[in-house]
Amino acid sequence: MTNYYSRNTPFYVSVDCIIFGFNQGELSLLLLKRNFEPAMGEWSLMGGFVQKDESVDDAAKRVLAELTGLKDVFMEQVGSFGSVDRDPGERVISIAYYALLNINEYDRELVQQHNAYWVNIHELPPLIFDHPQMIERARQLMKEKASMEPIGFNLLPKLFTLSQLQSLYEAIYGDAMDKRNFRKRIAEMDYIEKTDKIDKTGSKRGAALYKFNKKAYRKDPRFKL
Amino acid sequence: MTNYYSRNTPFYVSVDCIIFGFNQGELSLLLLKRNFEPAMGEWSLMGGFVQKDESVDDAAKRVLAELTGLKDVFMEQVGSFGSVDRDPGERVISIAYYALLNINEYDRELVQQHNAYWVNIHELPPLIFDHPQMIERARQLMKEKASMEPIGFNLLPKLFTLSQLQSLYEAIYGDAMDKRNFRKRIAEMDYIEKTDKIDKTGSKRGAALYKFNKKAYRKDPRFKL
DNA sequence: ATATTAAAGTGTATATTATACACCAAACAA
DNA sequence: TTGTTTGGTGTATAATATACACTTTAATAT
Repeated sequence: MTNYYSRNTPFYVSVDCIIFGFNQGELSLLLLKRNFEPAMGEWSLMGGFVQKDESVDDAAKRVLAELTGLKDVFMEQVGSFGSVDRDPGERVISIAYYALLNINEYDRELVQQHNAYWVNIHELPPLIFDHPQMIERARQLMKEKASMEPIGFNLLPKLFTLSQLQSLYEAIYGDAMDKRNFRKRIAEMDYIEKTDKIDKTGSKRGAALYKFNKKAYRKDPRFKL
Repeated sequence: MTNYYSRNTPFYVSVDCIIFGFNQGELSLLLLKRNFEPAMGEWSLMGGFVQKDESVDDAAKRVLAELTGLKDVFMEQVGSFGSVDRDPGERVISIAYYALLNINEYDRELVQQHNAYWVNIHELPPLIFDHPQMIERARQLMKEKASMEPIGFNLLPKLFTLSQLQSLYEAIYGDAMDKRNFRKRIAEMDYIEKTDKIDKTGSKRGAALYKFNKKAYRKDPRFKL
């Protein structure tokens, strides 16, 4: 009966992370300019192999933390990528995850050590293996999810202006929204709360800062942003 | 550099299929009452191990065909399940797929050999491992997908009545729809075509048979069924 | 032949939601 | 004080979603 398993071939299993950040109205991905073999010098996603004693989800968290120093980051599985020749070095089945993080809060030193850079999502370099397809699926999935649940806030600082929020969603969806209609919808979401703080950096006049109240949010059947 | 791979642990990788069927207003799953070890006698999804020379997607197709004899079935990946102890026998990482098929068109002999049965989705028996979670995710995903793209037709015969179509979508969403509103929406979808054939089995009066014209369908931005 | 039955088929009015659209306010810089 | 830049606000119209009930048809039973 141990034969039930052992007559099959085992595979290396890796995880790859599509790490989204948002800055100045643009989405970016944190990518490695690989300073190690294989494919040294080429661009790739941050990845790593699943280890014996960890779940695949934990492997993804670990790999993200190795690069950014961050734990408790919003992550979601994109799916498995299992073509026979996707990695020319060896047969490796990879499971992609996307992560959303606030671009101001990662460990810069670790990122530097890994030779990683934030790259504007519209100016991606050629990437190794099937990483472009992983990114494509992650973007699609993130977009769908963001329209149904308030995950976008993971990309923003705790306090943000409505202009920042709008430009985030414009970046996610890839098209412009009407300011008044946008703010009307926000006003109906009582878990997006106005604070008495003012942001003076983005404009002369200053803009009210808002926060997302996670506790007040409970699976709004009509989120729609 | 081969060391880059070989210092890691390889894993058995399997695929599991959540096979949906539709009959008499009810969704069912094709489940195995296992006539083989491990977990002989218990209920499970149909699964199998990924082989050396096949992609993960191909493994899922193969496993589905082993049970049903069917190729070219609508299948979509649900995701990876990678907890350390999900399979108590060995560490196995499994990738779940769901399939939609017309319940009249599978190979009954193969199904019998595997000791598989169609089980009403509301009367599922206890299942091994994390198969219940796989099913839960598959149902959720199928529901979302079905509302955005016309995948439901895979569960119906080529010709179907509007009552059948409505009861299918009621089964998918788990609640009742208004007949006139439903038919109004269908009338707007010009890729759902009325034929001149009549179904006499479902009612005394007889109901017009419709067909789905795949070619006429092109990513309707507002599918919404 | 007539009545009964069961599912098929059909339209309108109302409510909700989405969209289009333009100006004034505040603060700073020149 | 004038110009410049971003913040902030409301209303009218269109589109979409929902609620709702009776007639038609043909087979079956009387």
